[in-house]
Amino acid sequence: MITVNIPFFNIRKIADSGQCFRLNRTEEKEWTLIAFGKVLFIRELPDGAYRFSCTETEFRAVWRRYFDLDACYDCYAEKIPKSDRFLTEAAAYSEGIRILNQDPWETLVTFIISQRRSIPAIKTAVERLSEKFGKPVRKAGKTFYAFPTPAALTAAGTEGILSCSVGYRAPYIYGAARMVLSGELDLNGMARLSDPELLSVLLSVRGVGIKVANCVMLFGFHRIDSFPVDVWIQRMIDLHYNGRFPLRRYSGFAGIIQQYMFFYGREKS
DNA sequence: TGCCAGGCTTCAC
DNA sequence: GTGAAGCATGGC
Repeated sequence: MITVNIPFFNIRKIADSGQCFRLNRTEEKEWTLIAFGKVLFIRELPDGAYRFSCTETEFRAVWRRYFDLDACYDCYAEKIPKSDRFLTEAAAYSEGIRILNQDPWETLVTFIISQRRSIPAIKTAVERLSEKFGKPVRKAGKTFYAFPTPAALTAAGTEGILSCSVGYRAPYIYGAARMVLSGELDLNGMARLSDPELLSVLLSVRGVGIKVANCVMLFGFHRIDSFPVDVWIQRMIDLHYNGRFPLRRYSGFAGIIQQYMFFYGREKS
C-alpha cells in the first residue's frame, strides 16, 4: 500500500472518460483496475490523495507510466483561447483526466468491440472475454481475470469469441489475434513508427477504421496528437464549431483536447 | 418495446 | 470518390 498526492489527477473522471473499460468503481471511494495482468485497488482519500494497493516499486515501474503522471496537464488547458468558451469550460470540467498508457493489444481489441456499442455494453463484452479466456489473478481473496492474450483468443476461435457477446466483431478480433500471433502485426515494433505509419498499419487490420485506429493510437500508443472523431465529438463540433473544429491550433496534443470534449459533452448531455 | 450505442465493410453509382 | 445499406447484441 502506498499513499500518493497527485495534482491534476481524478480517478472518477478517468474511469468515466471512456478510454478504458476495466477501471470500475467498486465502492463509494474505491476503484478496481485490471491491467497488465495485475489488479490494483485505488482509494480516494481527502485532499487529493490516493491510496494504491501496490508497493512503491510496482507503482514506479507500472502505474506511474500507466496514469501518465510525469506529464504536465495544466499546461494543455492554458493553450485554449479564452474566447473559446465551450472548450475552456470543457477543460476546466475535465481537470484531472489523464490519457492512460494502456496495453496496445488490449486497446486494439476493446476498441474493435467499441464500434456501435455503448460503454456499459463494451465493458460487459470485455469482462466476458477475460473471464472466459484470460488468466486468473488472485488478489485480496478474490479471483480476477487478465485480458486474454493473442494466443488465447486464437485458440478460442471465432466461435469462442462470439460467445462473449461481441456480435459481428468476433471475426475481426480473431483476425487481429492471428495477425499478432503470426508476427504480421508487431505491436512492439509499431511503437517505433511515426504517427502516419502507425495509423496506416492499424488500418490494415480488418474491423479497424479511422476512428478505432485513432483511439488505439491515443490510448494504446500514447500518440497524444491523435483526434478520434466519434458520434459525440462530431456532435460537439456541429454544435459549437459549425461543423469545423480548429484542429491545427492544438497540434501536438489534440488527443487531450478531444478527451475533454468527449467527457464534458457526455456528462453535460 | 423500441431505439441507440466511442463504426466498419461492402456495394451501388 | 461518395453515399447508403447492413450489421449482432446489450442497456436504458
